[in-house]
Amino acid sequence: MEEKTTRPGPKRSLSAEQIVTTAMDLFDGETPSIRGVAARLGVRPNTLYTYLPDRAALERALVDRLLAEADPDLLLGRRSWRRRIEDYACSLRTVLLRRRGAAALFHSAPMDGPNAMLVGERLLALFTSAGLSPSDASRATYAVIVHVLGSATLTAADLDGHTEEEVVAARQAVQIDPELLPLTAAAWSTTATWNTETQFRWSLHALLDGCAAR
Amino acid sequence: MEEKTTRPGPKRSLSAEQIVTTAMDLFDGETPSIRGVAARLGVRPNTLYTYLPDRAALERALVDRLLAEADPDLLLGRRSWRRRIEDYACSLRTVLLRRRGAAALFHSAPMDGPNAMLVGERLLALFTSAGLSPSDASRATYAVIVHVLGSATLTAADLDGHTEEEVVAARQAVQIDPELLPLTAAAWSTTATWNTETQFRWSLHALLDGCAAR
DNA sequence: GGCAACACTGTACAGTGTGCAATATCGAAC
DNA sequence: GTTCGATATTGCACACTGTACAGTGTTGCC
Repeated sequence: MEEKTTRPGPKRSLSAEQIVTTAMDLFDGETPSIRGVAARLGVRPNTLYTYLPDRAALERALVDRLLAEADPDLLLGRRSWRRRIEDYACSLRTVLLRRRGAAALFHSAPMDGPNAMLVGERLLALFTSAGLSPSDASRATYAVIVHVLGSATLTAADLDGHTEEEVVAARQAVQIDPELLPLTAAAWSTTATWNTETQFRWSLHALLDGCAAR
Repeated sequence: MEEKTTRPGPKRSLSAEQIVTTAMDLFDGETPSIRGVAARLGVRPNTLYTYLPDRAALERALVDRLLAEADPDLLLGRRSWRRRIEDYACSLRTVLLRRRGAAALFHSAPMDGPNAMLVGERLLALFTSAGLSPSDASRATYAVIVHVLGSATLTAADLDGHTEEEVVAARQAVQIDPELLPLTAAAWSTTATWNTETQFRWSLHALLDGCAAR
C-alpha cells in the first residue's frame, strides 16, 4: 500500500487540504470560485486541477468541512437523544447561515464524505436508543437531514445577506388582503417568523415527535 | 388605476408571460438561461431586460409556474387533510424531479408569487381543519414546504440525470465497513433508498403526525 | 410635423469553469 | 554525471454566463 512514496517531477507547492482551507476562509464574504481560490493562493487557476478533478470535488470537500464545523460531538454526551439532535441541528443551521451560499452547496453533489458518514452513524445511534428499528432509524435520520438542510437553504435565500430581524420586520410590514387570503392574513404574524430559529425548532420538534411515535 | 393605457414607442414583440413559458419549455433538458431563452425567441439577450429586471425575476416566475404545475387543486376535495397534503406534496416532488435544476430554483429567491400564496392558504386551511391554531397551522405549513423542497433538492442532486432505480442500485452496491460504522452498515439497505418516494412519504408522514399532535 | 418615450440591437465587459500545449523541475536509471 | 521520463505549473484559449451602455428606429401625443 502507498507504493507512490516518491515520484519524479517538481515538488507540489500546494495540497488539497490547503486548497479547501483557503476556500473556507474565502467563504466568509463570497461564495468561493476556482479562480478566486487560485488567486488567493497566488497561483494560476489551472494549478488547482492538479489536486482536484473539478469544481464539484471542491464543493464536496467544503460540504464535509461545514458538517465538521457544526461539531458532530454535540451528538454525543449525556443529554437526551432529542436534545443532542436539536443541538447539532441548530449548530449546523448557524454554520450554514453564517456564510452566504453555504447551504446551496449541499445541493450540487451527494453527501458521502467522512463527516457526513460520521454524523449519519451518530444519528442512527440516537434513533436506535429511542427505540426505533434500524430501518426506521435510517429513515428518521434522512428526515432530519432533509429538514435541517431544507430549512437552512430556504432561510438563506430569504435572508440574502440581511439579518434575521430585518427580514422578519420586512415580512411583518407586508399587508395581506383578508378578502383573498383570509387564513394567511390571520396567521401572518407567525408566518413572518418563518426564517427564525424558533420556527426551525418548532418544526424539528414536530418531526422528532413523529419519528419517535414509530 | 392602470393609467398607462397607451404609450408611445414601438409595439412590444414579446411579453413576460411568453418569456416564462419558453423558459419552461426549454427547461426539459437544460436549466434555462437568459441567453438560451432569447435565442429560442429569436431575439438578442438584452431584449429580455425590457420585460424582466434580471435573471432572478425569471427564476421567481419559474418557481411559481412549477408550483402551479403540481396542481394546487389536489389540496381541495373530500379526501382527508392528510391525503390531500400528501398528494400535492408527491405531485410537487415529481414535478421538481422531472426537470433538472428545478428544485434548486427555489433557493435563489423568496417564494412570494401568487401560486405560492395560494398553496399556503390552502395548507393553512387543512391544518386548521385538523384542529391546529392559526399560529401552529402556519408553522406546520412551513414545515411541510421545507420537507418537500428539501427532499426534492437533495434527491435531485443525488439523481443528477440518472433514474431512481439506478441510484438506489448504485448505493446498494456500496460496501460499508461494519467496524467503522456498524449501525450504518446494518441499516444500509434502507439508507440506499433515501431518494425514493417511499422514503419521501415516510418522513412526510412522520412530520404530519408530529404536527397533528400539537 | 416635431417631440418624447420606448423597444430593440451591437458591442462590450467582467466573470465563470476548464482543456491543451509548452515549459520547468525533479527522481531514478544508466 | 548525464540522460530520460514523469510531473507541476503556466499561458493561452474557448465557450459559456449575466448585464451595462450607447445608438437606431418606431410609435403615440400635442
